[in-house]
This record gives sequence, C-alpha cells and structure tokens, in this order.
Amino acid sequence: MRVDATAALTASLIQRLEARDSVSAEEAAVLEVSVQDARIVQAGDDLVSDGDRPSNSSLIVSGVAARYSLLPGGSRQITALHLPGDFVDLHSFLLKTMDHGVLAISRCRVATMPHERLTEISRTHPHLMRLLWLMTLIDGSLHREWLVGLGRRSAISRLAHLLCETRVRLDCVGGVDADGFDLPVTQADLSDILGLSSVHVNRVLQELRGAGLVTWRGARVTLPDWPRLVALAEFDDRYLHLAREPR
Amino acid sequence: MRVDATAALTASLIQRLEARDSVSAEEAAVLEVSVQDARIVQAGDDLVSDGDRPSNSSLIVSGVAARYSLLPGGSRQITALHLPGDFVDLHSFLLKTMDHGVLAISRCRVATMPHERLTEISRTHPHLMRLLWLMTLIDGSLHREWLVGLGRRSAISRLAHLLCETRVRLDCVGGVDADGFDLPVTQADLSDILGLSSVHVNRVLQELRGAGLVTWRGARVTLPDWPRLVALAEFDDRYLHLAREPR
DNA sequence: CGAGGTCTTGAAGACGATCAACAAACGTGG
DNA sequence: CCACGTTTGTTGATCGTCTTCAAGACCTCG
Repeated sequence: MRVDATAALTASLIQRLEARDSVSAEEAAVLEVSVQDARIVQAGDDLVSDGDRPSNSSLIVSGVAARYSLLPGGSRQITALHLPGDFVDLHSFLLKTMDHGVLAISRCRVATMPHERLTEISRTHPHLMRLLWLMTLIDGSLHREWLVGLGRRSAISRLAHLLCETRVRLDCVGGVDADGFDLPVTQADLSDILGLSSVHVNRVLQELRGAGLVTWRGARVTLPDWPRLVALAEFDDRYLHLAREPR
Repeated sequence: MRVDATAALTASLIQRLEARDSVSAEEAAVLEVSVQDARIVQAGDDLVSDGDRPSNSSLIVSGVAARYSLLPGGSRQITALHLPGDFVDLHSFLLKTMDHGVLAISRCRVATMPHERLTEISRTHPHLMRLLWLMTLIDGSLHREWLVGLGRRSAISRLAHLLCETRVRLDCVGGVDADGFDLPVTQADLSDILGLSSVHVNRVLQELRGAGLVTWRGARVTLPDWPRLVALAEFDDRYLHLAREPR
C-alpha cells in the first residue's frame, strides 16, 4: 500500500543525525531525494524477512518495529526495537542477506532508500556516509547494552532499563510529552525483548507499578519517578552517544 | 612495549575482508601503510578503557581480547570476543567516546590505525571504507546472535553455540588445525560471556565432555563430534556473513 | 617448592518458567 | 450500539534451572 509523501519522510532521521553532528543543507537534500516510496505496514507484518536480499533499506517514518530471530523450537528473541527515524535494515546494504526479520509492532509508515543511492553517497558524500555508518554503530551500542541486561541484570531492572532507554530515544524525535509516551508493545512482545516469560513480565511490571515507578494503560506509559527508575535500572545514557560533535 | 613489525600486521585483517569481498592491491597497500605501531598487551590489561577517546583504532594481530562492561555491583558482562584480524574499537572512530572497555584475555599483539587515516580513506577509497563498515556490521550481527543465546537458549546450548562460532571464526584466519584450536579463556571468562555463574559453566562443560562433544585441556579445545555439537547448539553460520560478493 | 589462580564438588535456595484458568479489553461485524 | 470472538492481561500453584556459598583439589609458573 502506498501513501502520499506529504510530510518530510526524513524529518526524524535528520533529527537523530543532528543530535550527534551537524548535517549540512546539501546532505539533508541528498537524503531527501534518496528516501522515497512511503508505504504502510500493518502491525504484525514483516518489513523485511529473514533470508531476504533487499535492494533498498527501510526507514521508519512512524510506528514501532522490532528485529527478531526465531529459534527452531519456536521461541522468539527480539534484538532491537526501532522507532521513527531508524533505518531498520541499513546493514543489509553491505550484509546483503538478512539473517533475521524485522516486523511492525504497531502500524508503521515506512520509506526506503535504494542501495545504489547509498553506494553513490559513499563516493560523493563521505561525511554523510560516516553519519549513516554512525547510526549502525549506535545500533551496535544498544545491542551491547541489551547483552549486559540479558546477561547480568535482574528481570525488574532489565524492564526498568528498557523503559529508560525507550523514553530517552523517543525524546530525541519528539515522542515524549509531559504525561509520558506511547509504547504500543504487548507484554508478550516485552517478554521476547527481555528474554523472560510473559507471565513473569506481568509480575515484574506490577512490581514497578506498585513501587510507583510506572503506569501503563493501553499504549500509554508514564514514569512518575524518573530518578528512582534510573537508579533501579542503573541506567546511564552514555551508550546512546547523544553528544553533538564532528564525526 | 614495542615490537618489530616483522610479519605483515594486516595479514589476518585482509584474510577476513577477502572472505567477504575482494580487496584490490591498492586497498591492501592503503591498509598496510595505515596500520602501524605494533605493541604487546599483557593478559588482563586493557587495550582500551571505558571512557577513553582514542585517536586511533586497535587491530588484533595475535591473541584474544574481549569487550566488557562492568555493572555498579561489580559483575561483568563480556559482549564480544575478538580474534586476530579484528578491529576491536573501529567504532571509536565515529562513536568517539568508549562506553565499554576492551581487555586482553591472552597476551595480545596489537597494531593501530590513526582515525585521520580512516577519515582520509572515507574520502579517497569508498569501497575500502565500505569493507571496514562491513566489519562493524558483522560485529553487530554477532551481538544479535549472542542476544538470542542469552535470551532464549539453555546454558548448555549457549556454550555449544559459542564453541561452534569460535571454531568457524578462528578457521577464517587459520587458527584451526586437525586437532582443534587454542582458546585461552578461563571458565570465569566464559561465565561472563554466557551470562552464567562460573560454577554452572563448569557443570555444563562437564556435560559436554560427558557427551563426547568437547575436550578442553588448558587452552586446547577439540570438538570430536561437530555435527552433534552443531545440532545441540542449533548453530547456523549465516550470521557470520562468510559469502564473497561485491559490497 | 610454594602460592595464587583455576577447577571441581556438594548443598541449599532464589528466580523465573510452565501450566492452567479466568478476566478484561479490543475490534469487528451485525 | 451491542454481541461476540479473539487477543491481551492477571493470578495461583508447582517445578526446574541456575545461583550462591563454601570447601577442597589441582595446576602452573615463578
């Protein structure tokens, strides 16, 4: 399904890049003309599937998506959560073959950039290309932080950490207001992110609610006591690399 | 400490790159002149520390290193194991500040490439730069596979998987012979890789030994029944992206 | 030969999984 | 707008994997 490209598709992407370095008008223009083809992906559908060899990379314009791997036994592990402005499969530009899938957690508006344009950018706009590289490096940094969580954090602090991380990431693209933010993720999804059973996610979430650290009704999340949540999560946002500096 | 650069410092790196795409003579030469300054790092010492802002990136010439994060409570999670030919902190080129440390697990020979040379390569040799980007993307791919392991695999299959992965990766750089390979990693190190206690690693390792899947004396590892080990680990090497194709 | 690190073993207990049943919320069509 | 079916969330009981604590054996290397 196609939709009109009314609003700038690259707005959130550029916001993300601008949080790390300055983007010249020319670079912004290059992105603008390279990112096209907005489409809607329904919740539960794959943006890209395991084994695909995409000829373009997908940029989330709105909605939430997740990278996931399925094990032979049927269990699922989500390895990343992607928000507006994220290039979910930028790595397929060089990796060529997808070794995991990406699915829409909520209804997503998705735009694409052809891989030939990326090759071209690598020849003509080295700095812009370094910024795109940087985005994949930050993905890696998130992966490492999740590894620390899965390996060494308790269930409750893992969940608290995810909420802290998501709040900060959403804040970058204007997804947070005074009341909190929308996170259209089920407890079953959460369990596949956190490496827990959905029953345990439910119990741990109730603990956080009981402690007055989280409210979560429908998709609406509020974090009434940020400092205590950060302390419980041992959250330190350095790994998000939010400093603006020449790259 | 400095050592003479007798053998080519970039041999393993180029071997790794050549496993994914062809490297032109000129590109190899660029790497050769950019990678310098071989030094020895003793086992247990940091190659790079959390918080550092390196002005060059470190390439492992020989030995084994690990990326790790320390939690406030003192526990440690290892997020990657690095072998000869790995650029352990290539990402610091763009991330600028290290958000984790890299330590020598065994005595390592380490060479470095200045970040200015990387910037230069990004301007003058876009294809070579894409290959370096690719190396960081493969790191990310390994991170995701480890996430799947920590989140969804049992202790025994996690350990089996690590052994499969390490065998294949070492094989790429000629680190495997008919008898097996050297993996100078203690059970305590293993426990920080696998997110387990060292006691449990010991027990699980004995299970693998008992099943005739692994022998491990000192640093020497052999895997007498590869097919059964692969099956137990549910190991599928696609995520290592070992196909040679234009990138 | 001694000393520190590494490996091994046992016992007890915690954290989270699994199974099962039910309640609540949601969305879809009548 | 309500009825209905399906998905999502909640609760209880039981079970298993892995942790923790502790002590002793083994090795390796100065």
